[in-house]
Amino acid sequence: MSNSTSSKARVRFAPSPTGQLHVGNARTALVNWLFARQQGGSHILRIEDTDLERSEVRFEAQLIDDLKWLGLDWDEGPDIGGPHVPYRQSDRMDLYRVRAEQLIQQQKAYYCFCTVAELERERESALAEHRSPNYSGKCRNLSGEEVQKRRAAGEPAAIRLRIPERPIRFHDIVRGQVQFDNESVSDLIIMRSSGVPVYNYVVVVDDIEMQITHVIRGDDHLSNTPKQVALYEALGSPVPEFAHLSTILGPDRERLSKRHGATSIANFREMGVLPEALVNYLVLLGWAPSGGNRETFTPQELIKEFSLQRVTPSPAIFDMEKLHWLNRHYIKQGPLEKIHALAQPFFQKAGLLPEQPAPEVDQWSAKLVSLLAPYVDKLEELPQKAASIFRYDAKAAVAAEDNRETLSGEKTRAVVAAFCTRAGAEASLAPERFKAIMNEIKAETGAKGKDLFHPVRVVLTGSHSGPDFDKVIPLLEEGYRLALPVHVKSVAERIIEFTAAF
RNA sequence: GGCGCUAUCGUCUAGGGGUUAGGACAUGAGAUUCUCAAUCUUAAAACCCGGGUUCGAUUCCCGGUAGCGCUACCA
Repeated sequence: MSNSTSSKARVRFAPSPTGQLHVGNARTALVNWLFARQQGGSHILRIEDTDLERSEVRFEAQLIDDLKWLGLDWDEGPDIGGPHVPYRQSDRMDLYRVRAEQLIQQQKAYYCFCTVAELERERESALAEHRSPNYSGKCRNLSGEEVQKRRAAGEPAAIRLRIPERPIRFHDIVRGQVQFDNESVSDLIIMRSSGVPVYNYVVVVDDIEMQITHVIRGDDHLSNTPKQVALYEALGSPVPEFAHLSTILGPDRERLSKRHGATSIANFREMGVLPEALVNYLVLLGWAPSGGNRETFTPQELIKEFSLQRVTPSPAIFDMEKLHWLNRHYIKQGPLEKIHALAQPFFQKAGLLPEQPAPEVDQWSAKLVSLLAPYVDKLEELPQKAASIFRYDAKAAVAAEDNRETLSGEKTRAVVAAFCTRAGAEASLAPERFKAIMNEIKAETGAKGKDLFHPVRVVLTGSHSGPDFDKVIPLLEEGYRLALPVHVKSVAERIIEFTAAF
């Protein structure tokens, strides 16, 4: 629309390095990224570490790893620099101080000598009298001389912003026009008496300085926004567009947190959730394409089709089942080499595959993965799914409650005996030979369907259900010949073991 | 307590002054000449409540209720 280069969208993701990257923040980052990429604008990563107590460097590194894992990138940030360095707030303290002093000189802000204890008392009595706990304004109109004198005497002072005596309104892309009466926004502290600036202030200073055009963040900041709007005005800068994304809730409708289980990006990665599944799921929380009848999107498609205007303002409950469904979708759809590579570590961790697999082992495990992967919600379930391959135990199979019905069938003994003599005679059972044997047994014993196949399945895999025989049998016979950390028993070995146990 | 935000199937959502209120996950049923959480088909399932505007409201307005958020010298 505008032809000036300064109108290019500039957005930022500004996390605090106080813990692991959470799905809520990840969605905020994703939406910022999508918006920037779609607008041909810039995406900026800024680290908000003004809370020195809780911020840790290692969290910053992890944050960056998690964002990259999700497939997001940025054009300016602490790791890559940019025209507005530094991108870490703890390195920008001088700027905040200078700007605060300017505000004092312009009388848009003032020194406040009230002590924390004093303010706390005021707040409590206001609450007790059902008044809103606003700042009394005690230091609002101190004379210049008095301020001079008290400061010279070394009395600690915070700096407060003067909030105008009128309603504050602003526009929000997902909520429309929002208005706050000024009574609900009292003069806020922008610099602590310790000289450390406060979040609501530094955000605005940085967003102005970094020329942010669209502030996209969680709606827990919505009530902070009037304060920030007042700050923009005091600082003499245009107010950006806002977009407040709704909260992600747990199944109990409470804000999603650790106690709801896995909620950090690292958790999902460790469970074997694919980043494209997580990205796809997160974007669907609060957004749907026009028509609303499409669910799966690649990042490229999202860049094209995502629309901030279509984001819903209502909070959404995080649904693990739907994430699993999307994960299965991407597991089934992904190229086998890729899924195999991602799955391998899970088998290695379980001690089922070697750390340095030989080429023939690699080939075999690729088959294993392609057989099992469509049946898992997350890659971490794979070793468990492979139990019938690696952990065959005839005694346990015979004793299993699950198999009782199958093994106590009228024709079971005859079927098992016929199968074991025939298949046991094969050096290596080929799928075609298997089919022929089954037909022979069918004719000989009269068993068919479940009565025929289930007992054989128990003999071979220890369970009455599982993947196709065509695929399982070659996997067993080939696995048997490989040097694996856990020996894969051949068909013949299984038959011998089963015969002894049954 | 005050202020703000939100409200369509169990869940994520589409839609919109007159519709058979659409899709997806989950659930039930059926199919896949063995099973299976995979696949296909199919069924059941929703407009928070009350008032107003209107010929007509789930849709627009107001109120209520509920949920969530903010209310710090936290971010």
